[in-house]
Amino acid sequence: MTTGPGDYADRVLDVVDRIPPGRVLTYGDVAELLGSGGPRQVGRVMATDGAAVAWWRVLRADGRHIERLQSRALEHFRVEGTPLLSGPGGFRVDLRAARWMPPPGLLGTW
DNA sequence: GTGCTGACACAGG
DNA sequence: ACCTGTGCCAGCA
Repeated sequence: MTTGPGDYADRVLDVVDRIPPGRVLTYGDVAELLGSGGPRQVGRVMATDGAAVAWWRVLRADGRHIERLQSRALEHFRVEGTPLLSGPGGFRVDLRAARWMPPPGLLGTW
């Protein structure tokens, strides 16, 4: 089928949309889930269209966002009860506990 | 066409 | 925990 340029962004947003509250994925996870593109591509999509979805549920591999978004993400995490770890630079998401394991077969529908 | 930039990841020091 | 360099790929000037 026609794989238009806009499809990638749509698929990224679609995945992000499925992340349950209190759970998270890294940019790399999303890219691997899609089977195409890479962390930077996912990041680019989020920077452009992230406002339309729960952007805070997609974070860097170290469990943090870029400094500019940290404070805003924290509010969401507190509300959703996302597992957090306190650290020197502030906080970071406990990826070991919060990383979302997508149910097998979920991607088969595409 | 060329080069810089970016909501990244990973290895080194 | 910090900073730096390298690999990655797409968008933009």
